[in-house]
Amino acid sequence: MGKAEAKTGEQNGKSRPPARDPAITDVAQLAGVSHQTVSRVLNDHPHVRPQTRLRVQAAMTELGYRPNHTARALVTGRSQVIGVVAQNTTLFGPASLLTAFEQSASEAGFAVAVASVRALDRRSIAEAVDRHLRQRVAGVVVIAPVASAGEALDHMPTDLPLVCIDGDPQRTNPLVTVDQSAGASLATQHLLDAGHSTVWHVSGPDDWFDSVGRIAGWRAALERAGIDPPPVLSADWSPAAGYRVGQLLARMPDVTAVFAANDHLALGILKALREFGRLVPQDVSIVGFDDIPEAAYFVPPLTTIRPDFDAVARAALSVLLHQISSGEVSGERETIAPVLVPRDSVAAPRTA
Amino acid sequence: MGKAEAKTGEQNGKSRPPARDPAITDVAQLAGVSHQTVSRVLNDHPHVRPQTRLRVQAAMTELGYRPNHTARALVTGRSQVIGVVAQNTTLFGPASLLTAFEQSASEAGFAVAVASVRALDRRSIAEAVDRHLRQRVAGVVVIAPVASAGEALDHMPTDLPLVCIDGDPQRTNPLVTVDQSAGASLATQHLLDAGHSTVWHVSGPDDWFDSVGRIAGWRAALERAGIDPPPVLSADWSPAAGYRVGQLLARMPDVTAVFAANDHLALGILKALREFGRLVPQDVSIVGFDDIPEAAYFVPPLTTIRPDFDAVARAALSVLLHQISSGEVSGERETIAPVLVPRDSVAAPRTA
DNA sequence: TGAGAGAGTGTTCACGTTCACAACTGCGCA
DNA sequence: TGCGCAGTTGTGAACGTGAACACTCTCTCA
Repeated sequence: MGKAEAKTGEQNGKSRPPARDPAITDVAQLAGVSHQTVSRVLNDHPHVRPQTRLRVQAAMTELGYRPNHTARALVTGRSQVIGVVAQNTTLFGPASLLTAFEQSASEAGFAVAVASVRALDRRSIAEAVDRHLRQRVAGVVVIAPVASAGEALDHMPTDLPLVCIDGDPQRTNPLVTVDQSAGASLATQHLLDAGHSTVWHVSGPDDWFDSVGRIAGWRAALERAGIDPPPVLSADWSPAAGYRVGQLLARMPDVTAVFAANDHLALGILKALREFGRLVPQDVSIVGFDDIPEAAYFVPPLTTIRPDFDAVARAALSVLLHQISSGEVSGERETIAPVLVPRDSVAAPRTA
Repeated sequence: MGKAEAKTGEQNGKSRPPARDPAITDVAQLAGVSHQTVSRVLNDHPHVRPQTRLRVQAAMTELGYRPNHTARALVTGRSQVIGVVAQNTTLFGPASLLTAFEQSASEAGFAVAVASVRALDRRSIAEAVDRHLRQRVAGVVVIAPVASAGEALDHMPTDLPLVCIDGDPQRTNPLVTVDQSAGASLATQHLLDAGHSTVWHVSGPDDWFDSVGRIAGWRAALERAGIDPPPVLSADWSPAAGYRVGQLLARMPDVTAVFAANDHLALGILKALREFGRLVPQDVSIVGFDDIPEAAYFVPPLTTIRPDFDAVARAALSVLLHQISSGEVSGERETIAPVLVPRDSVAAPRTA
């Protein structure tokens, strides 16, 4: 402990009043080597004698040395930080994504900086990315589920490693996304398989790609079965919106099967149906999307589609790391297939 | 656009092969001033002629200059980044906290780096803080709801600005927390006011301060009413645990009022009660804690306690910023009072 | 014996910024 | 006229690290 102090001042009268964090040079001095040798030990370079390495490591622990990533980033030009831009990380999906991404990133030796934006308009996104760029992040992940967010990406530096999650499938940016369409087809087909003659869909906001993809998958499944899709009921992602739409659905006696674009909507729909005396699944079957932790405890437990957020996060990181290390910004894209989780909200219609 | 290119190479033959980000010196050269003057413009120093300032600003936009916070951090010693250490940001509470904190921080000009840890043991926390320290963050927020996390803080550098959220009330660290005890009292009193002769409590994990605080508040409310508290039923925070405990509660006919330590537990309990044919609120009244977005759509809509996560986040930031600017690590602490949200899960007992 | 290779180490510079200080300007006043 | 002061600008160093390069050994092989 006190040895560090003792060492100070042996060189000259240059006192060191504000106790600085120990730097590589302090370690070097204590170990009796040059700072470059310490640097080599830090970066696991070969060509350092084991004995020297040990002496340096001992000096590091004695001083409580902590590498200064700031300085390293300055000289190498790139930091070991990945910037994430996201909107509402309060929801289960984005929150899971963020956590999973952070886990993977930290295992790969990267720190994660978050910039949440209030709205996903072009300006907000651009500003958030700019904040990251000032910190000289090594790459950026944009969780960009709406079209306006995509536009912002047109004006990004072209050499910036970048991945979108849930972004515009039409764009050329590297993209990792849950296969919305496949999930929706799975849900719809599951209801058809139960014997329903058609399936209604309550969708999320129109400008979300998630919504668009789920609508497409639902429609495709119906058309494959030769069924003319009923009109889409659009809503936002909230239980309240589901409740409102549910009040409509409950009044239509020929509605026996509903695919809700997420579990929150399904929750609201369930409430509306219950209040109208329509039983689930006896009168109406429902499938949701997301598999939030509460879904198994809904009344009845909700059959739903479970996206693998972990896999999405891992894929996004791997695409990004590849860009960072190779230096070339590819147009790679990856799609993660979700899975059906059957529970108790689906049954055969009364009059099959 | 092209002007920047044209400018290049006028000095000497030193070609600039890898197109660097423009630096302060490039701006200076273009504006015909010294780099120091550009720095002054950046930092809003007085004593710059308005005309000069304009010329510099014009040069900045022309080059698309972006300040390098990395370099700035190196020379000033501290970055404009705040590190957050958290465990499971998938849950509604922590996720809300994190988002709210990020919003406030970015308004104050700070970026936020997240390090999530798998477990809240001493080692994991210390390691996460260390990662932040390597990035030379200006301060650290630890969301440390369990005792083992607190211990890690004993070995932190003493001059590090630090705030705990939901940490150990016994410790001297600066702490911002929801008033767990007051919330629990509110819930318990609400049930007593409805006419119940006692209130049972399903608690969270024993090592969480949240659990401890809520137990204390519940117990205090009962004792104020001269009631001997029934045994605590402990669980974790999941609906599954609530369901398990609910199966016990459902079998006890004299249980008419339950305060669940969070909404997820309440959800599981509701399911168990329903399966045993005990009606809520007619047979059993329930109050939860957290007010998750789903709570209003439970069956029945859940009466619960709403903590103000925004206020917690703002308070934590303000405590931290105060430490950062003043340079002294204070023992400040702040407690945010939660609020009761009455819905339909509470009624008078059948035999009042 | 000498050349060459390669391990092990040190020296110097650069990264982009801020800070301390010096220097220049123009003005008011004696 | 000269002095001092305040406003405005520039110069040089420093922050902690990694890269490029140079140097000293030791060993191998012709």
